[in-house]
Amino acid sequence: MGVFTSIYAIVRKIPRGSVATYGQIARLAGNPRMARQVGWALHSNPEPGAIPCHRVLNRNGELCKGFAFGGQEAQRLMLDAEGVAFLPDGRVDLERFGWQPAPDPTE
DNA sequence: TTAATGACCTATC
DNA sequence: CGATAGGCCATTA
Repeated sequence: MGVFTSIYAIVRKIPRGSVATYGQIARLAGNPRMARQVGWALHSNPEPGAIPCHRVLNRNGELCKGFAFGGQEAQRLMLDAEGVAFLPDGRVDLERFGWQPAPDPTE
């Protein structure tokens, strides 16, 4: 128990069809420098099915090198199945599919 | 307790 | 633009 709980809570809130970056989650977790622990938390003890790790990308919007589920390849299919399009660069368009947290209830 | 590591990020050469 | 080095913070041994 520790930062994981916060990270899990945030990652779990990522809506389908959207993706978030480690830095983004880290910032929401409380510390913008916690980006490493974010990815580490997912690698250490994730909850398959409850935590959409595949929606968590690095700052470039690309998948990490040593992903778990079976490789970035499987992940790319998962995101594509959710409606997330990939750029020819092999990255996700964070400008369009980037998760925007803290939506104003006034709107 | 200290030392080492890590699914990262940023700056510099 | 591509690669290398350093820094940050939490977890594990």
